[in-house]
Amino acid sequence: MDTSQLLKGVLDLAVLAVLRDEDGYGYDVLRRLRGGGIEEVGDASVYGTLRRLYKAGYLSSYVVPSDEGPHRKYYGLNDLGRARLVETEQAWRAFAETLDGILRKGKAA
Amino acid sequence: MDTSQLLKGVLDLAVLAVLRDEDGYGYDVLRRLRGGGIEEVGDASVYGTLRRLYKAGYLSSYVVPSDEGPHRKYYGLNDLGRARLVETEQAWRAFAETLDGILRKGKAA
DNA sequence: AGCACTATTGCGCATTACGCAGTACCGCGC
DNA sequence: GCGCGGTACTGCGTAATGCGCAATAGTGCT
Repeated sequence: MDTSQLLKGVLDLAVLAVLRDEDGYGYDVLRRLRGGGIEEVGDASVYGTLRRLYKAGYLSSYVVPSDEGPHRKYYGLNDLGRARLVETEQAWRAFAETLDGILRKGKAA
Repeated sequence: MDTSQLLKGVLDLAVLAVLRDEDGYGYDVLRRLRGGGIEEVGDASVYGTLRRLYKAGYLSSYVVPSDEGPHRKYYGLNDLGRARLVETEQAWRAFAETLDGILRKGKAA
């Protein structure tokens, strides 16, 4: 049940996806992912991914002070990020289909 | 296009799947995977995965001398391996569906 | 004051796929 | 018979990435 290994290489995609329609800060992205069904994701993984994607130039970032707690570092998709999202999503779908083909092969035997 | 990261945690599943109907040796498993569409997989990854799965108790193994080359180390699924295959496949499908849900969310907006 | 929740950062670790070198065995052409 | 390409496996070191845990810090409740 090591879901963590399935996440590898896909967390980027998931994070980009939940930021597609609205900017979000780390803790919020974490909640969106968990709310979306990826319950097991660790907080450090999300923060790490956000920093990595930002460093890679896919995200813009700005800090907003909050009334109800510490400051929040918001992230949002820029053009590169949107292109990356499309690209990664396609790669994912193609790969999923390939694997599905392998899984089905001979299953009727 | 870093497909290698998508492979993480899924190569186990793919290897178990191609061994489902027939035992195979490393080099052969490699060809089955590539033939199945995972072209980019490295040989060392496959050999490593086979060893890992064997060590974990999912595979049985026997060596067969070959007329046309070096000996071949065959691997086959045992009961634990078959159970693992079912389990991993379910985990994969569930996860793929979850991710799909996240990708679709808000896409109509 | 202490605790829980929100929010972020950093460190070190485990897993795992990969490249590359090395070993070895075969058959073919020269 | 010697090298060469294809078959077949092993081992080593590396890179990517998700995770646990500790630390920091602000807010509000008791």
